Order: sequence, then structure tokens, then C-alpha cells
Amino acid sequence: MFRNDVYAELNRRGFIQQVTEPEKLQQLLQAGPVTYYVGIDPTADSLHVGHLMAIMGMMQMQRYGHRPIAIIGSGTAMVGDPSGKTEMRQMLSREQIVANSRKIKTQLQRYLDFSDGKALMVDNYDWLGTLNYIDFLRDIGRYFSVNRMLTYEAYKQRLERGLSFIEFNYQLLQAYDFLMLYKRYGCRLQMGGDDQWANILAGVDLIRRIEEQDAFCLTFPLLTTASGQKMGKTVSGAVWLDADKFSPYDYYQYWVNSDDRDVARFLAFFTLLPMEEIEAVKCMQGAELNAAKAILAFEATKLTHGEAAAQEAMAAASAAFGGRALPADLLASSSAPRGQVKGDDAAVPFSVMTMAEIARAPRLVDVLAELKLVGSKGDARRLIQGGGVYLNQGRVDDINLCLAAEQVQEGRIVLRLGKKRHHHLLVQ
RNA sequence: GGAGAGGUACCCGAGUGGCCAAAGGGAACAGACUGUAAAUCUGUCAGCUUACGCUUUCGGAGGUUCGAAUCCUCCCCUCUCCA
Repeated sequence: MFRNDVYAELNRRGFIQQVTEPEKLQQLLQAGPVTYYVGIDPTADSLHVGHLMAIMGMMQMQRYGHRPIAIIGSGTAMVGDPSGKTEMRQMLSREQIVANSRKIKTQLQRYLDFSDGKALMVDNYDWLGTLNYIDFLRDIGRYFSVNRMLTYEAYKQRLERGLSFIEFNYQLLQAYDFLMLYKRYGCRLQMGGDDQWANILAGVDLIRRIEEQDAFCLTFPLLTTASGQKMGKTVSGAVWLDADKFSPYDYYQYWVNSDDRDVARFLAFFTLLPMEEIEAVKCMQGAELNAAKAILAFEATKLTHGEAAAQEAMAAASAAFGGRALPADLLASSSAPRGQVKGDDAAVPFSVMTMAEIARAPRLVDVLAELKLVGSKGDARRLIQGGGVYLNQGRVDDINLCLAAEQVQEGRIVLRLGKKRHHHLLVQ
């Protein structure tokens, strides 16, 4: 089960942005299973694509036999990390945080194996919640130099806009987390986004000073898309990992729409396909690269929503955009269906209407607005005037068009906004 | 507490009494071209309206005026310098 070359693998796949003492850490990871941790803020009721890098990092490590601790930062979430933020964060109530944590835990189980203690999930509220202020100041606070903290880039930015004392303490709490995990579980490594570098170092330092032991920090690159956008933003907002908040079909679409320049990187980060196969993608272009995108989308969807959902999403994409046969030798380890995929649009987002509602001949603009497919009726009108609305494959050119029974084909009306947004009205 | 600067639409940012639903840029969306990519060109980008037009918007609340993002009063917030 244990394999000693995870560091090389992480490095090869591009996961390593910065690391403290690379040689020592490599030795440690080669010597045997290491307990490592990643912190996750329960600030929303679902994880999103922005978390995926860290999740995949944890997943890779676990596959090589190391033991992950996912720490739900429900204690620190009540403080709010100022890193990378220009404004003070909205603070959440305790109840909200607990509810969010619960959902996040379930989601993580899709990526990590928690059986037999192979992975742990802990909540830092367990120790932060009962912290005694005086003790904390005396035992932990003494190790932190304000002078030095003020020189950190993370705080510099905030100093210009204002930084409250509560936020200034975030770093101490995160360092304390690391210390506690070291003491309780022998955790030696903390991983996180590169914006966490300073916070993690604080923990490394604290362990060195108090325990006189080596601890390590490894940060992941902060991902932006090739066009410079933050990962995970779409028309409809964040790309959630929760199927109810963001459908597997849309999730698949998110990945298949990746920029050409991102495909190889994303395959390395967000799939478990072997690097030997991914390397080949780096020199692909055109149709071949496009097929690689489909496999990226399939694999990513499979990891998050399961094999069946990934197949459905792929079939739906095939129905909506025209299928293409995936060559058998392209990323051969992928379980994506090869050959011509039979189109099946069952996974395309839909809404249900009754025949009676259709018979009332509602105007298309009203329907679109009601279904929240557009921002407003005026928005819908402008979209139609610009030629961006299609009904049953035909372009709609009349802003006053009303729905009618004749439009129902095979029990539904097929709507499309622009080239990509498909929506079905199932008629009952 | 004192002195100064500032708060404009998703973001940046121009606008100092009517021609301002507010320049310009970015983002976003649509069309053309394509490969469900990128780049490019074109259009759209507060709400309601087929349209004429109406309603709401320039930190908040009042006021002056025929007319206010623009002038006055009070308040809130941010930044810089001083305490």
C-alpha cells in the first residue's frame, strides 16, 4: 500500500508551489506513512472547485499510503482569515457553521477513504472553542512577534485597508491547530493554497519552538485559468461539488469548456490518470485536444459525482453538441466510453410544465424569466433580438413568441440560450 | 480628538446644476468565425414596456431649485497625516 515516491508524483503533477526544507520532507515521505493535514473553512454549505486542488492533493497523498486529516475550521471560521481578502469577512453563526461542516464532511468522503482510520476528520472547534484567553496568550502568544507578522505580505495589504484585531489573531489559531494535530496525531505536514504559506509557517515555527521537532509546509499553486480568471466561476456562480447546487451535467460542461492551454494541467491536477499519458496531451491540438477535454470532463465528473453520472453527462453532451468518438489510445487509463457515444439528453437540466400551462400560451420571455434562465424579461427580449434564443433547434426571432402545444415534441420543448445553455421543458 | 482626501452601475473609473440611466476600460452575455477552446470583429449590458414612454439609481436622510450624481445641512463609512 505504501509507496515512497509521492513527492516526485506531486511535483510532476504540478502540485508543489512552495515547500519548506524539500530534502528533509522528501526523506520523511520516503521513510514511511506521514500524517498530514489540510484545513477547510466551513463558510458555505458545499465545497466548490476552488477547494479541489487541495482535495486532490490530499487524495494523491492518501493513494501513496499517507494519512490525511481534514480539519474543518469551524473554530477559525468564526474568526476569519484575512489572507488575500481586502475586506473583513462576513462572520457566520455557530449553527450555520455546524450545518455547513456536516455537509462538507459527506462530500469529502467521496475523495478520501475514511475507513479504518485511514483518514481523519476533526473540527478545530474541539480545542479552539474551549481555549482560555490568558493561557493562550501566555503559552502561545509569546512565540509570535508582532513586528514580524506585520512584515508579511498577507497583512501588508490589509494594513492599507484596515485589519481588525480578531483577524490578526487568525494566524495564531492556525498555528495552534498545527501544534494540536502534531501532539494528538503526530501530524508533521500541513498543505494548503499558497496564500496560506505564512499561516502554515507560523505553525511550523511553533512546533519547532515548543516541541523542538521538524514540521513541514507544502503549498499548492493558486490556480487561475489560462485567461487569468479565478477557477470555478460561471454565469450561474460558483462551481459547487454538490449535485443539488450544481448538476453533474453542468459540472461536466464546466470542464469540457476548459481553455486549450489548461487541459494538460487540469488533467494532472484533477484526474488520477497517469502522468505518462497526460504528457502526451501537452503537444496535442485541434480535434485531438478536444477529445482530451472530454476525457478531462469525464474523469473530473466521475471523481465528484460517480461513474454513472459522468456517463450520463457525457451522453447528454453528445446529444446536445454532437457526439465524437474518443480514440481508444487517448489517455487509455480513463474509463470514459470509447467509440461513438450514444446521445441521451436525460441529464440536461429541465423543468416541468403541464399541458394546461402550455395551452394558456405563456410568452416565451415570461417563461425564460420565470425559470431564471435570464435575469429579467428585458434581458430575455434583448437576447432574442440578438439571436441568442432557440426553440426546438430553430432560432426565435419574435420577442412575443408564445408557447403552444404544437411545439411539444416527444413530450417536451427544447430550449437553448446561446450555443451552450440547454434547457428542456418536460410537458406532462 | 485635530487636519486633509474620498465614497458613482459587477469591478476600475470619468462626470461639479439641464444635452446623465450617467464617458472610457475590464469582466460578463449574445451574434459572426470556429473545435462546446483561444483570438478577432459586431451587438447587448438598472427594472417594467412591442413601442411612445414610465419607474428606480451616483454612501444615507433631509433641503435649495422649474430641474441635483453635481449646490446646502446633518449623519454613516473608508483612507492619509497628527494625537
